[in-house]
Amino acid sequence: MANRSDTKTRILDAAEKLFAERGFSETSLRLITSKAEVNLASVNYHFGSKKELIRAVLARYLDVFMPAAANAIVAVRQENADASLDAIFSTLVAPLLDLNQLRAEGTTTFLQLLGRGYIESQGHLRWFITTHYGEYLGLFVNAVAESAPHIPPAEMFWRLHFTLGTVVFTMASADALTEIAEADFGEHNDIEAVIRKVIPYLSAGVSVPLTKDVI
Amino acid sequence: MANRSDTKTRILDAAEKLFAERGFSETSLRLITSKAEVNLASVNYHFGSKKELIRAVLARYLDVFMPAAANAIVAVRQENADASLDAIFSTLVAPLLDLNQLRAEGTTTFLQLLGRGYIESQGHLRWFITTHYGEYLGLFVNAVAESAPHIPPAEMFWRLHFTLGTVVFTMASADALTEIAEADFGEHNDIEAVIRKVIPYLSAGVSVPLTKDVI
DNA sequence: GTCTATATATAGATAGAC
DNA sequence: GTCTATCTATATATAGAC
Repeated sequence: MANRSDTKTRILDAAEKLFAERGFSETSLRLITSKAEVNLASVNYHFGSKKELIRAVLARYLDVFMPAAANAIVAVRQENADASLDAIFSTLVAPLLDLNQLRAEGTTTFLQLLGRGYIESQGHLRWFITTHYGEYLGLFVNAVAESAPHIPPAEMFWRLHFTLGTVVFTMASADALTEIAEADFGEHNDIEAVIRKVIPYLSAGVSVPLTKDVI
Repeated sequence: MANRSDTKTRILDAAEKLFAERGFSETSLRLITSKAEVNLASVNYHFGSKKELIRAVLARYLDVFMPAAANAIVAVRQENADASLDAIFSTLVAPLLDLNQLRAEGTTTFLQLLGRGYIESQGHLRWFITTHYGEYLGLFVNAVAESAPHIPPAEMFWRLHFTLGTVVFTMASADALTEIAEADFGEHNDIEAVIRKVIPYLSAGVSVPLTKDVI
């Protein structure tokens, strides 16, 4: 079978596409295996359960993205110890776009999966991400915190979650939003354009002075 | 049956609580009817289907909130034609908190439902909201646009959706986030505190100058 | 309007032959 | 490793007695 990848990969490829488009709980194993043209029982043979398939799909991206993002952040801060918030966020653009070389539509798929993962799961994906990739997340949080030293930690906690929400929701709805923008404003946006639009929004929100500081 | 509201209301009350906590597709009619202590078949008798029950739950809040929010915005703009973005967003706080008088935990429940509605549904709730409450939404969009006249319409479209994402995600996760903030920072936040934290973040993001305008 | 009983569909998971 | 067949659970929805 020359032109046919192995069953495990076929399942992962079909699953990630469907999960990104429709969400996890709206995607049945039957739908995945029929798109992948493999037998239904092979999912449980290769992955054990649907939950573990979901984690495997996410891990395939996170294992590539997280180290790349961490390296990029370390590099930019070595060059410039006072890198701006905008610079920190912008550092993530290249690692994100590199995912397109991993797989077609890799960037969009990854961000949508991440969005779905944080929104949908009743905790098991949040837990999976924070325990398996916690050091990378910590590195990122530190970089942001030090770029906005006037924001106290508790406030920063909230603002980073606001940021997570913005990104996650935008990416989960990215397809719909680009379609509307095209229809209503004649704008043509790919995923990079959307990412570049959201960065100034995020930086401004994260670094805005506390209300009580404003006179 | 003195101390027992009618079946329809009992279903709505149980459903809104469960939908807000767990999401729509993770909440079965069986769970709703058992919490409401009514018969399973009564849902279909009173509402026809689960989809229509979901819409009824949302409508009960939107019919109260939307006119109140619209009035508040009209009022603040009559007082001050150049109301700031922060003032526009802050105008919504009172109508939101008034929902607590409608029902216990009304504000939280409403915002979480709204979040779930935009995130989960494959379009039917977005459609329901925009067609039934479109004029109110338009009024709000206009008020924001005129408070940030330096932002062109296409960009404003994106930023308002970023804002929607921030709010919706934050509110859907509000319970988890307040718990973490309590454990990690000893902070005690009710829903009003969270709303007041998010407003400066949103205003800053929506009104930040376009990158190309910055020299 | 409310109930029991059930129709119907679809899900995840597994046993056992090949 | 891959298949067919099936188990088991759970879902929405409805028919029909009361």
